[in-house]
Amino acid sequence: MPAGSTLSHEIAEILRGEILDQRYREGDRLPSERAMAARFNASRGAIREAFSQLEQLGIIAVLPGGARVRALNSASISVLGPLMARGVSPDLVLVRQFLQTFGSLAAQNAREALACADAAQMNCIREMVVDLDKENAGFSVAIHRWQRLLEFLATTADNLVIRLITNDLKAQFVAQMTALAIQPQIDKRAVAHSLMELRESLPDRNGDRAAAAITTFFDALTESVLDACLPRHVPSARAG
Amino acid sequence: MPAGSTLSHEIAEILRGEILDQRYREGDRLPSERAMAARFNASRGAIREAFSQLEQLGIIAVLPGGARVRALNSASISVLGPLMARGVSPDLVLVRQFLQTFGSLAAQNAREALACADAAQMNCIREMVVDLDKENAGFSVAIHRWQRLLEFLATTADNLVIRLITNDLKAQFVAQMTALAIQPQIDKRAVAHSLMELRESLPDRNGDRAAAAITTFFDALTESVLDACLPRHVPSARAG
DNA sequence: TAACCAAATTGGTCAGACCAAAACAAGTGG
DNA sequence: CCACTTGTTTTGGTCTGACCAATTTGGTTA
Repeated sequence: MPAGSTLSHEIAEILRGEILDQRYREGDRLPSERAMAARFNASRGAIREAFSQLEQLGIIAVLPGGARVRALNSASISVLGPLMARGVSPDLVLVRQFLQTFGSLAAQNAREALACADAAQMNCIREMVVDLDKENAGFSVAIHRWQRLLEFLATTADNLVIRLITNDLKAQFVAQMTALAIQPQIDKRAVAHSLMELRESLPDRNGDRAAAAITTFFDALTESVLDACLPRHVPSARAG
Repeated sequence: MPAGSTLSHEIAEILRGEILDQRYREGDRLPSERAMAARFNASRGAIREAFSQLEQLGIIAVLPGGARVRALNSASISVLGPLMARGVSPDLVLVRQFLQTFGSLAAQNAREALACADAAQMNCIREMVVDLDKENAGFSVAIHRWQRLLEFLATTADNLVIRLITNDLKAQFVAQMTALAIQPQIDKRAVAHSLMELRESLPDRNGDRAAAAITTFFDALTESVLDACLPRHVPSARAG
């Protein structure tokens, strides 16, 4: 990942933040490249590279006459991470939307996986589901196994479109979540139920049922993550 | 949209095509910026801007020592359009994945829309569904009304994550589809059925049922589009 | 063979310059 | 007073040539 290592990346990062913070409103023309070069004490080339990145992000349109701020709705997915991290705590609405969307795509993966898996892959899926159902370890262990299952379903479904989308989503989301070191208390009853649904969907390859199970799981996950994101009255660490 | 208007965009477009065509394999180092400048008879600055675009596309990683080709799996959604348009006819597998993914997201929109719509919005949805059910016009008219309904559901759900994803998807997909002037013959029975499901999901705001209806519609749409993409009068595997 | 070091290469940045197109301001005609 | 045209300024797009730091590379040494 290109971190803020180079000057142009740093400048792009700063400008991106200012734009997402509405310091420039939609349709506004932002200062010229030369003015920016003066402001950041950089060369115009560096500014142009930064602008190019922002243009690829879809938050500005640079055209002869000046660079203009575009509507947030027309941006690329990659703004979601920065957008979520704008404030002190992540935007809960966005977190919810994130998880729900991710869940939908995972469900679609499950549907397609069950439709096209060969015998060996079906066996793998069965094993992983059973494995998930067996022990009920802590959140981090459980979520890791879920990730493995979802990853396997994605590999089996082999849907490039979903793959690319979830790449972007993950890149935006997990960075924020890991930065917060969230430890959600997930509803074990709900998870157990979706696991059962999932397991029962396997024998007759009921893709819709598997998808529903995944959706249920993500609903529970969403609630628990949102709950964990809520500000505690306890200042330091959460109890439990 | 930044067309291939500027030199750096044109160069980026050419290189993008070559990379997607596997002219450089994953992990390979591309020719240096200076070599590229010589090849395209352009300045290094123009090449750098082109490289920057490809880097944002996620298909190359440019770092000191050289620019390297990244795995397709780690690319951004925006490669899908070019990827789909590589050959003479669009990659049917990709088209299918595209529509199925789009359908999943639309279904999620429907689920959320029914969960959070106010009375006026529910009325609008009801009207649009009834409207869709009434006359059975040609494909282009029908698809236009569906688009309006889906757009309204998206607006009602107000899920920014899905919005941004579908922005990208649409930008990649419709460009290809309109270029082909496809006129699918959609299965009217299936559509009517999903419309009925959709209508019946409204009174008790059954989001899951509405989502299933949307999924059904997209399944039918997918089949018809794929059928329309197939070379004519070739009695291949699929009949009907 | 393995570790090591120096030269060539590469990306990152800077400076100054030119061009065409767009934006702007001023003047003109209705 | 408004609409239109004109000329100046600004802006982005590109070029040239240069320097630095880091990597790569290839030859040398232990």
